[in-house]
Amino acid sequence: MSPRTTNALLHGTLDALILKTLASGPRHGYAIARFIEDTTADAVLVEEGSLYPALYRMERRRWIDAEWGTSELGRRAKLYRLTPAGRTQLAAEVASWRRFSAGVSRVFAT
Amino acid sequence: MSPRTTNALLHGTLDALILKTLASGPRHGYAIARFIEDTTADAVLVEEGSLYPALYRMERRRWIDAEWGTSELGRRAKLYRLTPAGRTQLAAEVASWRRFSAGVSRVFAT
DNA sequence: AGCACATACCAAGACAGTCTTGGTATGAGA
DNA sequence: TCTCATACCAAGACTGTCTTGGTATGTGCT
Repeated sequence: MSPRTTNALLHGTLDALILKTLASGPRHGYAIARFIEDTTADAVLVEEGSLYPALYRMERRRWIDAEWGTSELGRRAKLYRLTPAGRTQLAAEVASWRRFSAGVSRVFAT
Repeated sequence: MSPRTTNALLHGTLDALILKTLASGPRHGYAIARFIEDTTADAVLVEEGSLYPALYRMERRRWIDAEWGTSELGRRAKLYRLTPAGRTQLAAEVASWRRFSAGVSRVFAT
């Protein structure tokens, strides 16, 4: 169910992935994980033990806020929404990720 | 001299960057750091406190080996060299990085 | 009826890897 | 003399992901 090989690459990008996922509208945690894994064809796996701590962290930092509601299937779910600060943070993180990954690509292309 | 903002993105990619740097021939630690920072135009900064532990780790894992020699400037320097196992590891890490970063890009392109 | 599986959340501690800070030592150049 | 670049190293802090375990409900298959 989980990757045998721990994905160290995720470090530092999970926040941006979550923020980006929320940029198109509120979603609950489980749906965020599904969206990221679906979009990346499981190239990026989101373990629940990483997801929820990340959500709490970002809520503490006011990048997102949450309220209880119901999922599409009518279940109890906590819906997360991007705050203005979160949108700013998202832009910054995407920019620094592009810069970083371009750098890495350049080294690999050596 | 060092980044004010801790670069969490480096997590998991430093090994691959070092291995790739050594793929073109032996180099000493300081030169590895210079090469990566130069190649990435400082988009990827290699702190010495990250570099040397990474080198010891990879030496322990037999991905690289080391011997004392002299640098281009005639100073005492420990020269690291890629082992066959290291070359295999490099290929695997580059492949998984490409897969991962393609996934992240896909999410960001949403 | 029984059972597996998907949905949805959460907590606690393990763990890995980078960063901070401090140190050693030499040589070049102002 | 003093600073900066070169070159290495150690110890502990810190951050963030993973592992493992748990709660609870609904659906579908046999």
